[in-house]
Amino acid sequence: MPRKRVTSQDVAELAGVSRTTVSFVLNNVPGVKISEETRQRVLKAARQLNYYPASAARSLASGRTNAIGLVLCQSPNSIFADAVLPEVIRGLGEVAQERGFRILLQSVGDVTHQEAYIALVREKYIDGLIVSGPRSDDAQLPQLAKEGFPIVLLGQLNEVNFNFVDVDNVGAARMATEHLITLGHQRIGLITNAPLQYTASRDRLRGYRLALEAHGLPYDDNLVRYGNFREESGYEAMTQLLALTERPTAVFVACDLVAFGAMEAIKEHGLAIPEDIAVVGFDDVRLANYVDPPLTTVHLPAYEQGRRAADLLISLISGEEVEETQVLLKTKLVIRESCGAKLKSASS
Amino acid sequence: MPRKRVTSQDVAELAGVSRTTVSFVLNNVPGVKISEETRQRVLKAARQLNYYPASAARSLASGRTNAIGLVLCQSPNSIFADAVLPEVIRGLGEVAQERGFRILLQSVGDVTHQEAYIALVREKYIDGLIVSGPRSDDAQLPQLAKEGFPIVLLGQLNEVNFNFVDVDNVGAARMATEHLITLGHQRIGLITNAPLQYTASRDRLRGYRLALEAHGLPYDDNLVRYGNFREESGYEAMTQLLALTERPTAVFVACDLVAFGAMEAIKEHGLAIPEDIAVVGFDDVRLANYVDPPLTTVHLPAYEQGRRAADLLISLISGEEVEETQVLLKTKLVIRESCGAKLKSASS
DNA sequence: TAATCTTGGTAACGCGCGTTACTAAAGCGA
DNA sequence: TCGCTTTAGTAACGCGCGTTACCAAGATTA
Repeated sequence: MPRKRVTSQDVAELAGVSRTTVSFVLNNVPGVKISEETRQRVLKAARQLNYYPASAARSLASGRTNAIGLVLCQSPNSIFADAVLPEVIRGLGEVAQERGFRILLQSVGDVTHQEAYIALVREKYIDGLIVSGPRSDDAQLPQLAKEGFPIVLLGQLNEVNFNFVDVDNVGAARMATEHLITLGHQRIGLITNAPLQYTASRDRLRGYRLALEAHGLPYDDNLVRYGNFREESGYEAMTQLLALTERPTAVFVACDLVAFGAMEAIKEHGLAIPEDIAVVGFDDVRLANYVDPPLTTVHLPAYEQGRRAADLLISLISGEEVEETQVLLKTKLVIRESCGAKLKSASS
Repeated sequence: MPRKRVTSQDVAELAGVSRTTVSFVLNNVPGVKISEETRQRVLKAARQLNYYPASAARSLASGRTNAIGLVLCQSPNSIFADAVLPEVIRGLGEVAQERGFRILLQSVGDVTHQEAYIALVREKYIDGLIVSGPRSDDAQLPQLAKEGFPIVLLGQLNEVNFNFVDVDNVGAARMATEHLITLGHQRIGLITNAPLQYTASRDRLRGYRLALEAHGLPYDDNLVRYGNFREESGYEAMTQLLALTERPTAVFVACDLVAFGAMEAIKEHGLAIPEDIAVVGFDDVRLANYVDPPLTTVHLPAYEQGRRAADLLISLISGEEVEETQVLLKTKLVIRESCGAKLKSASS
């Protein structure tokens, strides 16, 4: 406990003005006239005393916290989270800093522990919420939204009319599948990233079906299996697909990690990728480039997602007019070797 | 704006007591006598009104924020961060929640942007700091430590006597190298994870040397190259090692991602892993298990690191007596196929 | 019975700031 | 000169809570 905290009162005294004036100057309050001279005097005094306003006092008085909550709902095992999260955070962090906001982190391991992030709101720690991996069985979220609390989802939820910034899963899955079709495949398997409770999973399935339809290919239930985020699920699903009497010549695996499991199964069966079975993944995990063969996959704009989400949320908090409150981000197909495109182009 | 915020005053009125009593009850203030009856009355009233204390008012009055800052200093490209961060956050988050603390996230992309996290402290957003990837050219950190502000590093810094929770890099590198020695290798290359400015890098080099010394093997400067976090650096470093007239029969690459680059170089040279060159990595990135061949590597206890760091910091904040303020966590060698151990045991 | 403790509680101050309502002085036209 | 606007600034309230100092009434002791 060295010396006492420097308060705006101290600054006021040093500058020879009232505390009110200090507040006006430091906050650049519009519509208040302060002579350039005193303004400089105040600024100088503040600098000289190394003054920092106390956040608690500030938010108590103003009713705003200048902080947003980032709630992580994904299960601890989701590789997707691992791959994307740091980038999302980077984007979020940048925008938050630019616009003068703090980020409060709350991981909700157990879904029953939702209480935790609700307290964040009720105790007025934050002005708005960004929810990553929202669950549809979360009853609190719609409630908050109904109260008018600013919320932006990283992902989607069809219950209420939520604001969100999400990846265009349908489009991405369609693009990936069509890529395989273009390469001449007719029997294309699908292994989802997760069970169909997850909207992302549903959407990718839909993209897959749309691609088939668009090209006049039949949809075959037998060719569709459900992954579970983890590699093992991919291994198992692929093993089942390989056991079919008429096995697919290509698979679209809607999650890189699951795809790695699938690739292992294929190799263990003595089949070659992409010669015997072509594989396309989803997520563009950093290491998709380092498996054998390098995985063709859908790249997710995680960094931009973070930026957009923060920007949208802060605009909502600030009461700005926002035109687009539901954002779908375009993805990019990164073509490597597992799909066989390079083979094709070389031989053709 | 529905109804007004519920304050402790409201609770007091409903319970028919004073606000002071409400505060005493809800905070469980020790050494204050409250009859069981009124205590229940207060609790019931609070529940009934769905009362949540306002964090700002609370911290303004108490001088504590019950929040800790998590500062991320790593460069955006560090795969290490990608791999480890989510786990660290999970550990941090759990302990923070258990002990009633919030986590404020601050990514410091640019090192010159240090100002950002300093403000976090000065503006009294947080009671303590956890710094991931601390830089030795950060002048602010020692300053804060000198002022007695509670800080825990995820990593190490030799300047000041910082508290830290880190991985035992020396021991881990030694273990990895000795594993290769045990397998019969005499010429073992080293590719570091990063330039030697990084303490982690220095420590791993030291572990490597200790292992050699302990087994009477000479240290050869030619066998040591410096990685740079990224895969390309591994590719390049390995290419150089392969160009040596007497090339190594094994390499210890002190970072998985760099190791992937190295493996690519080896394969491109038409050499087999581990038959021609054995490889051991570091970090146990999730996908180390999915490259070809699966990479033997050092597993980092990221989750535990997060937990320990949070626990230590909160103890410091709370003024508890802490016995161990500098923690080195033991690592584990995960033996897969790139080191050749399984080959050996099969043939022997 | 008077003096002393204990029990169970309260009044009131202050944390540091934003903000509203007000004012004194200066400028300005008639 | 007087009244009116503009300029530059201030006094004072309240945000919601923790906490200290104090107090009344019953229980206990001398």
